[in-house]
Amino acid sequence: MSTESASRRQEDREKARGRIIAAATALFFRHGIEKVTFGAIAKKARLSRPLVYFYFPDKRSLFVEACLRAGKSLGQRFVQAAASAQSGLDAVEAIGRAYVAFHEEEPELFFLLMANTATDRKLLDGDSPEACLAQQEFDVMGLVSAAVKRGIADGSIRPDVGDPLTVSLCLWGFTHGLAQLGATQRATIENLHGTPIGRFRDTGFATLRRSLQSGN
Amino acid sequence: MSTESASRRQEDREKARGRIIAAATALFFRHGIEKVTFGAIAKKARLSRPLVYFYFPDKRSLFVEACLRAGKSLGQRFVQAAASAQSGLDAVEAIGRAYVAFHEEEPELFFLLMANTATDRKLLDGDSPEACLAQQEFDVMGLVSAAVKRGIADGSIRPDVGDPLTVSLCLWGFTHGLAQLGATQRATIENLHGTPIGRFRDTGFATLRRSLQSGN
DNA sequence: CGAACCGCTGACACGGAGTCAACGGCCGAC
DNA sequence: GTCGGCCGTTGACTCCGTGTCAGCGGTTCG
Repeated sequence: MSTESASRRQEDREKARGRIIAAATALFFRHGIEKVTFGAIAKKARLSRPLVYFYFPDKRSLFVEACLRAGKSLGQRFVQAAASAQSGLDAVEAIGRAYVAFHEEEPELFFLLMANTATDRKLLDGDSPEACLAQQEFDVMGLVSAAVKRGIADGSIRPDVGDPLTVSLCLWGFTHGLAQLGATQRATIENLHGTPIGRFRDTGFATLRRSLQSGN
Repeated sequence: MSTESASRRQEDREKARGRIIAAATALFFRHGIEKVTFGAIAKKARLSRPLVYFYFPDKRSLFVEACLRAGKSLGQRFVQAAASAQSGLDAVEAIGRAYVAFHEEEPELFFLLMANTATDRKLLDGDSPEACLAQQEFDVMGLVSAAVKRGIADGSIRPDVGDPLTVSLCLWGFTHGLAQLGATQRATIENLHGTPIGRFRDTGFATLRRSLQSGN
């Protein structure tokens, strides 16, 4: 049947895409994005090099696709974290902690998102994968923003923090900076400054929590 | 005289190095670091390509050298900012504001330091330029740490923030994240989220200040 | 069984990275 | 004044990764 073979081909295609993305993700993490060649990706995915070009026209699109998968995983963690928290403030911190857990449990995916955030975002035209990525981040921000609103409503977060969405963006920036510094400058922080990375992170979270919580 | 001609040669060398770094800095900022070729740098600096290789064996060392110059400029701004503040807390905020001013007044240099912080720091062997860069960052952290200590001493910063050096590292991470997000995701933040970049930054600083200040 | 289709690949052109022998101008010596 | 040596400089080369395309072989449908 034509439909059956067609669907199986579709399936094989998806499987191949998955193999390529998995191979690229591992190599990006190990060697750094710009060092990885299409030849190496093809070899690890056990495909010929031109075939990789067939699925992904350039490294950027491959990277974006990998980021989308990573973002999906992170988004699920955020939803779970926010759902299991008692108060809005706890939800915000739980999301932050989920970010750190993501870093430790899926370092390869974390690395992708970290690199993506550090990349200049030009203009988002239409519904390209790039635009989907921005949309995905927007959705994630929505989760944080909802947690902040919830905190203001239940009294765990002081009402004068500012616009919840703007605060969420700031928290994203703060947590991102904390995570990126912890990831890229870990050697410097631990050796030169003598601060264990755990203490660094805990101090960071405590500082942020203090800036949000109501009362004194 | 041999000494005179030798010193003039030294001077010419330094001038050539400066020309190369200036050209590379401008191109890095305009096109992104990995897109810039040695040929383009040579052309802009009006030197032959092999000559650029003579001064800088690879792009990394050229980048590090440029970062060192940028770090020097930023360090001077920090010293001035801290000196002109009334209290320790004000000094901390002034340093943060100086970071933003640096971003706006010397975007090319800011871009370099941003890219550097996002880069994985492996191991620092001996007194290579890389190690100097780490040392320079360490010195800058010393300034922030001193400001925090000063704030605790004069009562403007709550004493229970934690170890001043660790707090400084966190503040570095926070500010870095805020700045990086503002720089790379400006289009997304302003268009998709509808938050002006100024409000984003002001909210960020207000949040950080609240987490440090003593009393209520 | 033949034709059309499609996934796949070997092989090519192109361009940037990095290297080196050789050239030319400057300086110090005789 | 001129000769030898030094050093900054460069044209030209190799190597390697990118991106492309014609063509091969297996599968499907008439």
